[in-house]
Amino acid sequence: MAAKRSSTETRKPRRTVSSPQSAQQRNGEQPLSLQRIVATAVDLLDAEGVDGLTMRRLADRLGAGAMSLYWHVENKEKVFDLALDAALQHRAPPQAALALDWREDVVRQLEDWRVCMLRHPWSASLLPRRALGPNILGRLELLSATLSRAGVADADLNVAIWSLWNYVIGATVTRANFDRSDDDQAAAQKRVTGLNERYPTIERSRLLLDSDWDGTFRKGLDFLIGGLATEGK
Amino acid sequence: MAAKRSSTETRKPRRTVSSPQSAQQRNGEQPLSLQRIVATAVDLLDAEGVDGLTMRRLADRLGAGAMSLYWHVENKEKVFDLALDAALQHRAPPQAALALDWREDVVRQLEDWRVCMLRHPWSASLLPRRALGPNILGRLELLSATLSRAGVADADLNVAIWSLWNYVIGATVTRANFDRSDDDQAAAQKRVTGLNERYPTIERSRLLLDSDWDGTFRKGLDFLIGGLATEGK
DNA sequence: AATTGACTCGTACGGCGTACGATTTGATGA
DNA sequence: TCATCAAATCGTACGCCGTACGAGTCAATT
Repeated sequence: MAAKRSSTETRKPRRTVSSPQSAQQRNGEQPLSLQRIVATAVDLLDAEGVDGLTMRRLADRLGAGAMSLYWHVENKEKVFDLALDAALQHRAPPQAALALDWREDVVRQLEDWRVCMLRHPWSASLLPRRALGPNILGRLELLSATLSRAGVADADLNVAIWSLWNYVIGATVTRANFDRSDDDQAAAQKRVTGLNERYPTIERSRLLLDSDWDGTFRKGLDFLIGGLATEGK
Repeated sequence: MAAKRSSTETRKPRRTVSSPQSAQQRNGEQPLSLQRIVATAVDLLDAEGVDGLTMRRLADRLGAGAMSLYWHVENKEKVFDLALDAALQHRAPPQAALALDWREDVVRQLEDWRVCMLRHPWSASLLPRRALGPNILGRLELLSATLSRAGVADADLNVAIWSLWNYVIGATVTRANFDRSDDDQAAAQKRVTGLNERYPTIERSRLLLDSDWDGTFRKGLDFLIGGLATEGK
């Protein structure tokens, strides 16, 4: 009997290094592994969205039986957790060159964060229900260090970080949402114009139509950082 | 044959007023109605969370058969849409007394918004995938009008609104997430302290532990509004 | 040769959303 | 009074889901 269901601890497959072509080469398929599962899950999520990821489909893509996944992964929730954190991995070892101005650094970090999530739009809708994985924590650490090095007092650090976090998450969630089905935007604006006596200001400002998402993100972020900076006097 | 599946148009039950105790009083149950369905869905979501809402359970609570719901509602997605917007209904006709300072007004509006969503934590995880209902639009309109009246130029209005929206959504999503399972927070912090050479700043600032959510929300919001205000010079 | 432990997977179960069509009900007008 | 009809309800069934369970495979170890 295998040591299955070992409570919270995830099993690590410990394939011996000696035989490079050991098991399961009948289709030329590589053996299952957590890495391969997570990578394939990300692909599948990119292609089919949150609802498109099922254990059976994921297993199919891996050339495996559905139940085989459960040796490497506790349940479907865990797959989501791992995929989300994987999507937020830094492509390059981050900052390397810390820039001229700390503001510039912060903006760069957060823009990369945002781009990273928009590349995998499902991550925005997944994030509200997931835990913080090592990659997310890594980004928080990097941001904290940058602000701290810039002279933000420890007392103000948490407020600063959470404010920036809130802003980025909110912006990304919103953007990804509006992107997914552009009929949302159109439908909402139609509702607005249809009842323009109820929403006159929104209609006048064309809030839901003229969306320069990138520019708006950048400007709002500047406002927030400006507020943070003047706070320290 | 009934006029079912009439594309996008939702059917309105048109019970005649004449007989107050017409149909389906065998259990003393009121007849189904969109209102009753949505209200019960909100209750169910409050009690059981997003995964706890199924059409069968919802129908049970209403004393009806599962398929009866589909006369009033297109599909389960629509139930989510309606429940989300219902959760964001203003309790009282909003502002009434517009305050001394426009900043005070904005803060009040956004705090109410946040409280409203935290009262129904599922709304935070639902929001990323839903359309904007009339109540959400109403809140946006109110916010727009307040800023516009305060003298924000139309050109800057959209940036201001989206920035505030981003902030509120991000803060609420984050807060609701951390609330749901406090082991998230503990687990993440344990991972941090376990690997404190990797996350030294986070550990020092106790980012994940000393969370004065309300205070942080308020302070960060002040920063953002401060940034918005100085922008107009 | 026997044992063991890592790993794979077929079967089955309960629950889900909902298509479909039969049924009930109350109002209408002949 | 009774046939007709639209509004509304709901039982059955289908295909899909997550995953519990246990049997099967195979290399390494004894």
